[in-house]
Amino acid sequence: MKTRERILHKSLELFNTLGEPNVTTLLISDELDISPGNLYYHFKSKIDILSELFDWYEHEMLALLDVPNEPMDIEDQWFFLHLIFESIARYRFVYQDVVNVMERHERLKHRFQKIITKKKAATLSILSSLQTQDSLRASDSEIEALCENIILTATFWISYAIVAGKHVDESVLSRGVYQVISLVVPYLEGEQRQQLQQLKQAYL
Amino acid sequence: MKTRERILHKSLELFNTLGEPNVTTLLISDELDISPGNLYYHFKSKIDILSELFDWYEHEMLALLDVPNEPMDIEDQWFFLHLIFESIARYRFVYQDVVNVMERHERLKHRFQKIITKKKAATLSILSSLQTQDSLRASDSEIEALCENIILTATFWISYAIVAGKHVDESVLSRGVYQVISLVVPYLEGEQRQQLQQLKQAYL
DNA sequence: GTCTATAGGAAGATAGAC
DNA sequence: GTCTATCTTCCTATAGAC
Repeated sequence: MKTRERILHKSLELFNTLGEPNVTTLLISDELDISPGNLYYHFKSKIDILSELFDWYEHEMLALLDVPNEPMDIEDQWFFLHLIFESIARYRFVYQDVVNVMERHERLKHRFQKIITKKKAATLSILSSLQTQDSLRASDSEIEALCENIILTATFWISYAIVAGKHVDESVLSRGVYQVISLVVPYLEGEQRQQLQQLKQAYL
Repeated sequence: MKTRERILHKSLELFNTLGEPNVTTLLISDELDISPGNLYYHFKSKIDILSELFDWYEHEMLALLDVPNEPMDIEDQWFFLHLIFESIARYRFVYQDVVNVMERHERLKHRFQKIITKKKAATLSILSSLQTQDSLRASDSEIEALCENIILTATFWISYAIVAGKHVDESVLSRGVYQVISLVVPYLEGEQRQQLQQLKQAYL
């Protein structure tokens, strides 16, 4: 792996573990056994590293959100949700210090907001398709509130787990999926509801 | 107001607006037109200021959470929820940078976790009382998941709003109450459900 | 209690040799 | 590409005069 790549990977790891604001360029270079000067040969500033890692995250997330145009069956939908959670965990430095990071970098904030908007649209599209299939019963205002709560839970689940003192692992992600499913279940009808209740257990 | 008090109030204001990690002791003293030396006469470190403001928050929140031992009627319960949101907004510096702040100060983290635990207990007690009144229909595992989602939404609603680019005002808080109510409504039965649906509108 | 001055120490970033 | 050395800036915190 080239040095430039190594810097990015190590930075991602450190940002995720310590939080971006607590990671210095010196720490990054120390961990890689390279000099600070070398780091600055590859990146002209710390923001450049942050920004490129955000590119990775953005790219991955947008690719994920672009797929669900064709109707998925219900199992696929929850698998899709799991992929979202994994992506969030992989780039959790974005979420851990959202307010701080976004407040300090207006451009990232704008891009993050666009992602949130896309997520909302994707969620709405899934819920609407369930609604027209008559498997989900909810008014428009209920769906809107549900959407918002789903995004909120997906966005902050990992922060919540960290503050609660949990180590971010597969079980924490599964529990996040479980929590989101729990939001939807009470609106589901008959067979779909049973199906999702069962699926939910797999995530507990 | 004595200087010591002024420092605390101004710090609270700055922490809330800029985020605690972005507020320097020099900024605080500048804003108050006092010297940095004077600030350090009153507080031996920045953490001392943070810690004392956390005391305020903790005191207010625990007082709020201690009340609901006698059964409240449903309107009071949502008023209680509104008070919680107001308290969170008043001390939003705690929530904006939760992970960061708590990770840097183990003791605060521990105290914060205790508050979360208390909140969960209070929520559970309210939901259980609704359950025994037969106005709420949900299994134990559903109630547990609901509890968790309520705390999560209450904890991160304001962060979510800030990242979405909203100015934290009364309407944002009301919308938070609305979102939490939305979590509970689908589990309610008959009259209670109607009543809460109506109450919900007041928060939109 | 309050000030000025300054120590002491990060952190981000650059210069210039190899 | 990589290193060492260093600059600058900013921040916490202290010393000592008033």
